[in-house]
Amino acid sequence: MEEILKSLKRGAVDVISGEELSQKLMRSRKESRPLRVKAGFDPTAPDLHLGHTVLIQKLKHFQEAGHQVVFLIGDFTGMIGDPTGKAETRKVLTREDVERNAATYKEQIFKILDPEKTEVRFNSEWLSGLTIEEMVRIAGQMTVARMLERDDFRRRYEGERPISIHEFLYPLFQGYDSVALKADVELGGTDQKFNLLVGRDLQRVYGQEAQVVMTTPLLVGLDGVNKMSKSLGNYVGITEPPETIFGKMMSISDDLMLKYYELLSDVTLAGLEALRNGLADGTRHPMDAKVALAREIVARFHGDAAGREAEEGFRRRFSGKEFPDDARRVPGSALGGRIDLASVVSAVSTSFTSKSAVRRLIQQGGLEINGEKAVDPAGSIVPQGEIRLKIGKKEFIIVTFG
RNA sequence: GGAGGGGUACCCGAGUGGCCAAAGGGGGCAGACUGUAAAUCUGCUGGCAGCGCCUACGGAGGUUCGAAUCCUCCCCCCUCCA
Repeated sequence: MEEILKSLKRGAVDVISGEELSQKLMRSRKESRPLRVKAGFDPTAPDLHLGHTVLIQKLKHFQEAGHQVVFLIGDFTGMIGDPTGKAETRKVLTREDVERNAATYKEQIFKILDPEKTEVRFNSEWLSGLTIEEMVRIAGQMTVARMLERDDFRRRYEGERPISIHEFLYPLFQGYDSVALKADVELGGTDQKFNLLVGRDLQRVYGQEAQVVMTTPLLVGLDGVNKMSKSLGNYVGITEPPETIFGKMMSISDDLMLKYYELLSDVTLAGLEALRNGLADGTRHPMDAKVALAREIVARFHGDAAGREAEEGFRRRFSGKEFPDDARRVPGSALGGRIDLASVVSAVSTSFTSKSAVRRLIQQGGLEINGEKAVDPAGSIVPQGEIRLKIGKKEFIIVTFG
């Protein structure tokens, strides 16, 4: 029992309250009635990245402990969109959009969760039918002052930045979802804490036992600074190719690696502890640990074989410093007759797209031609046979003539 | 309806007539080193026919030898008062 509780709390930021959670767990066991564990998702972004999976991983922990996971898709608000029309990301979704996104969601989350033990619900089921009277009644449970307790509301209010009225309604709706689902536990990111707590309040109003609230941290992105997000480009998408995922995982810092282990990996708490100690006393090599993590993550979304292959490919390319044989081949005819390095490389490369950038690269010693470092920014190639270009650290391209 | 604040490069954010292709930070890229695309240190980070030219500080004009900086109009964002 202690063990289960500990593993459920793993990596969590808040558990409100731990006491209530133990009680619920005990009662659940006594009555052999699984807890209903809810987590809500935005229907607009079915492109999940690792940041999202922190929460899903947590759902899995509950699922493994025998509880009922409710995957809630917030389609109601999604179909309203952003009434202010400011955020393009909150464009109005149609029923079809929602269904398509839901299908994508399922496909992605079931790489982690057990479909048999997951209840997928939509909040339009109950919110669409809500009468104005009922809505006003719900709204009456909340004061403006209470709303302003929410961090971002408070900051914006004090910073004299706008808050639209409807933004006050969304926490209420989300809370009402818990009422409708009779949730025992609700999970969410730390940014959701306030909304989750509203759920507790509303449940009490409706005569239910308040749900336990558990928040998971926002995953820091690959840059080690910002939260992981697609728009910042510091993410690992779960549908990305194995090599890409592997490479990205290998690019994180050692500190981040430990965080990722805690939040994303399936290693047990004991295993995590052993890893920490091993790294600290030098018996465990950080790079090996990182490779293992990268392989695990790739395997989760692409299977074990893909994990192994990605690792081998990575070793060949970066540890062996070999010119990969699967390098992209570009026919010389694509160069339009130009043979000066700046033009050739900028035409062929995906990351160095201007001639100035290529000249810079050459000045910095970042371009190799057939294994030789190029030194002259104004140099050119001899257009015959195969020319192997190593552009920066990551791009390998073979230009072929004849 | 009235008053005021603001829109700067990938992002945040300085800059209020020339020394500004624009401080600083973040991110990105490269080099050295290594354990990897880690850490650290260093350098670079608008484009182009490269000591010069072009484009750029919300948009359009104007003042000036010279404007991101001053003026006019416009667009957008925000706050306060009513």
